[in-house]
Amino acid sequence: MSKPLNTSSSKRPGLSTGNVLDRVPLFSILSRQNRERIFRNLSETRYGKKDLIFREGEPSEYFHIVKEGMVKCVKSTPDGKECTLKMLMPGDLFCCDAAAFDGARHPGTAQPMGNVSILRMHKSAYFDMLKRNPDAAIEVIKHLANRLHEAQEQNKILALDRADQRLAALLVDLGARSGIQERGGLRLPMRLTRQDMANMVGATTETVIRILSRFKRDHLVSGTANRLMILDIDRLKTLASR
Amino acid sequence: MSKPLNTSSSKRPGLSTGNVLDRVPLFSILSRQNRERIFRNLSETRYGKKDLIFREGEPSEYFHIVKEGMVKCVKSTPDGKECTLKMLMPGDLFCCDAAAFDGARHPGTAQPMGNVSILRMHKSAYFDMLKRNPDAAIEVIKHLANRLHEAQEQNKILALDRADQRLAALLVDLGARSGIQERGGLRLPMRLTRQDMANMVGATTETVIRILSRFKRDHLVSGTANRLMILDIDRLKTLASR
DNA sequence: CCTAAAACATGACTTTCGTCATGTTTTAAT
DNA sequence: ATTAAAACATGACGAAAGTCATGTTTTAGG
Repeated sequence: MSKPLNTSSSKRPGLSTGNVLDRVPLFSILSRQNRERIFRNLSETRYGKKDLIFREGEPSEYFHIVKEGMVKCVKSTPDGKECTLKMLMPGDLFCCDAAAFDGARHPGTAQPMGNVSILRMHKSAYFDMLKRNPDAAIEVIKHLANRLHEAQEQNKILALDRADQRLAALLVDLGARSGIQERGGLRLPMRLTRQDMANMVGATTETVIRILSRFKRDHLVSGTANRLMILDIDRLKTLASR
Repeated sequence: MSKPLNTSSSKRPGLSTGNVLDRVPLFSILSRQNRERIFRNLSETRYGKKDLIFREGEPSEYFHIVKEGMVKCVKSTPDGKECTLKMLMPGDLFCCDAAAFDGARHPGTAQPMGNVSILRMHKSAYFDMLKRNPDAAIEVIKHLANRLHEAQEQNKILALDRADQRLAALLVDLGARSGIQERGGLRLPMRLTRQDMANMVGATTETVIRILSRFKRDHLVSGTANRLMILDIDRLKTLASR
């Protein structure tokens, strides 16, 4: 729906980049000098909310890391329905999978959830690194295996659970991955509309609104979009039940 | 539900094993002598329909290849509902993902769909091979990336499509992966009950029965369990729409 | 601060799908 | 061949969730 304004700018990442990269599992196992070489192959790009980092179906040329902000990975149908596969946070890798194929296409569209900064490495440099560092390849295998587990778990949830259970599972997961403990609850630090949640749990916006109204009434959550708070994560876990 | 009778027998695979293994993408790139060494590290086990190859949650010690027959990978809930993640066919790898972790647990239960023969390699030998062969590691990355794409596609289908569309997509996929062209249609060569299909599309058996009755009436498919035939794959594709 | 757009909310109604009950057909084992 | 179990089939009914309409609140930009 949103046009790709692409008001993005590109530059070399400064030395200060290191702090984020050290948290990337793939790089943390490399030797100091290998790391230096890798970092020189990274370019940094900033995107705004309306930009798209790449679109589903486009050829996959780079391997990406989120430096700042959050990114969502989305699949959509011809008739405009959307399904959000995952929200990526700082330090998360993405597209190291598709990049492994010659001529592979992006399986989804990468869309910033606000202002973001993305580090990219070209496919060839990425391949080169994997061949030189068997340990790095094993890190990538672990990463992909984790992603696969997540996707399989989500499959099970979508196949077997009711909408309220799926939403509860989402809130529990987001809380665990990114929640900030505050007086009165666990706050989700990103802007997250009912529509966003609906796309993540395979339901309509109205259904999510109704369920969240119930959750609010039952003191499981409070707040909206910018300030969503999880009040009772234990009862949410019970509802999601796994 | 079914008890693990485990009437399985174990033996060394003969040289005749080679033909199946050559079709395994992971091995096809190895040098002749590397392959010989790998093959010596494989053990073959046969299982019957009632056996389980491994259970969800068990520690993952081996990496597996289907030699003969078909295997399904299943997740289940405490209350007995099941969700089939994938059907594996001869030449398919499984659990090369979980095996990559120390102490990782199986994400699902592996259940034979009849008499099957499975080749296994111990985690340590598998790791060793990956470290010695960067190209093999890249093959595994490609394999996992493919599995991830499949799981993400399935996610989208489960999140956005109706039961009849999900079933149509399943039939199209199975037809493409294993269908045998015969006079009058594309035959699916495995025994596949309505219950099996229900577990693969996230629906109940009754729903699948009703939808298949409609598909039969509309001449899209014919036959049952043992002899399921796809009569009009194009209309099924249109219905599944992607 | 003001205003338009986006997000949130709720009701009424419909469709889809699950559940339960019951009966028939097919399959597989003795 | 017989027979018990599994698979297939169909109807009736209700619960879950989608759709559409309408109105309120919140948010973001000028």
